Amino acid sequence: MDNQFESYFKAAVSVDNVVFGFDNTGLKVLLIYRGADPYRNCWALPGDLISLDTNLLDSAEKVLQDLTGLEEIYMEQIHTFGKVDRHPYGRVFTVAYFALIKIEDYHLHPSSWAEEAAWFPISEIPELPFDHNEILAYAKEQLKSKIRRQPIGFELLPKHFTLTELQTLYESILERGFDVRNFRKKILSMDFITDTGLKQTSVTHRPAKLYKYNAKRYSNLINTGFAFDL
Amino acid sequence: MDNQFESYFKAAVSVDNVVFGFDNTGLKVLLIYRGADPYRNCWALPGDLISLDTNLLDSAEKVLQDLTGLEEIYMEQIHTFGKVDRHPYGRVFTVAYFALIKIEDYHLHPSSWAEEAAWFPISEIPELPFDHNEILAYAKEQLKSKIRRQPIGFELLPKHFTLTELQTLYESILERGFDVRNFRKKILSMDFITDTGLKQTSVTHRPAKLYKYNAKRYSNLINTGFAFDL
DNA sequence: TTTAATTATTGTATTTTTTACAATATATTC
DNA sequence: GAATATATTGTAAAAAATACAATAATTAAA
Repeated sequence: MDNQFESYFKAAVSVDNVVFGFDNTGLKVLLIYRGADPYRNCWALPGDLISLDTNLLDSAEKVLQDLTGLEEIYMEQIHTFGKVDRHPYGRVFTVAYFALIKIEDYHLHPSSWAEEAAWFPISEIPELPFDHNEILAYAKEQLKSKIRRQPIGFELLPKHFTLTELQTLYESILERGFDVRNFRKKILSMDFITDTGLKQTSVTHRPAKLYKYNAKRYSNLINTGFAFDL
Repeated sequence: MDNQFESYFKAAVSVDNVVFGFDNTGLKVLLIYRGADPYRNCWALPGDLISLDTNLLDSAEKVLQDLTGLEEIYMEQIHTFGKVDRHPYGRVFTVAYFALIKIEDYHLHPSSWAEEAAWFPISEIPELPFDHNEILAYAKEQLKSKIRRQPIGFELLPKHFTLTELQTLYESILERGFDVRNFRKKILSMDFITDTGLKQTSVTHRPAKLYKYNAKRYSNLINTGFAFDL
């Protein structure tokens, strides 16, 4: 072990997760109500300082699992924020992740460091502590560009979904409309969304067919040089 | 200041830069020959531990400026690597950046921590210390996906370049060929590459026209909803 | 000065993809 | 069975991508 290393500047490192959910009212973000300093008693992104014996991604997953109780959540690192004064207690680098979850699978477990957790519509995000508003903006952009090129939208939908739900999802995230016919043609022409044979129930109008995402078919396509692009 | 914070786990943080260059023989990466432990006397990505009083991006720029003497280099954060055992001396998170430079503008200044710096063809990268091979692979993928959607290729070319050079650049990075006629048609149909009126000199055959990238026109286009995609 | 060698430049027809646009079908509720 | 509500589908036109090869401009050599 090198002497110089021991005496070198050290900083705390945290992860902050931007957790997206989706229901028929639109895109949502999960915020927690902080029960500890700094910024006690305000809404913030779920995040925590991490310990030295845990890999980075494992730490991010742990923070999220503590909060939600869910496993196998789609997560992706988006950016590391490291301005000198971003944390009032000292130098803290934070690695931001975004996560996509099926909002209805979902029972929140507000964890030790949070008094409460709640879904906020993406258009009604309050002022957040630290640089969390900046992180969220970054995550939104990332989601927007990612969802056009990778089939990650399905992580936000129930296992069985209607094409209308899928279209609404894309429209919410991309903030644009699609022509119904052209959207369906394009989606179905990619071979990885399959008809389950099932239909919606308990709707007061013509029930829609239910589809599911077929990951195996998608990876087959990828191997043939196919590129998803919506 | 919070007591708990002071006693919290702290780690060192470094930046590692993947510096790409390009000349008529292809895509290159800048490596330094380490003059200090750990991994003294081997080729590695230029990187360094960072100090607590410098913003993250500023640190990355500083590492690169020390090495190259250049300013206003195109840099972009790509990923943070944080496996527990990635550094032999203790927990070190490293934030990786990629940088694009005009290889010929360029006189290397091997800096304090390096005995030497040299360009390596992308296909002849030796085994590197730490997780640097993984970082480089990640950077290559990032460059590949970025260059298709943003006009960053010009950062690698001289101010005045021929269309053949531009095509070779794209072909090297994307690892595929383009039809000469179709490539030129597409590039010129986007309005941001303009003829300088100049021609190549000192070539032993028909000299090619020299073009330049027009950033102003590009940003005008972007504002009209145009999306670059090659 | 002609010829050879080398690279630069350009156009057209075909195929594929994207876009624009509205009528009909299927379910429930009253 | 009529009203209401959403789901589903096709076609023509425009735009973009692709496939393909002949001619032009320069230097070097004969």
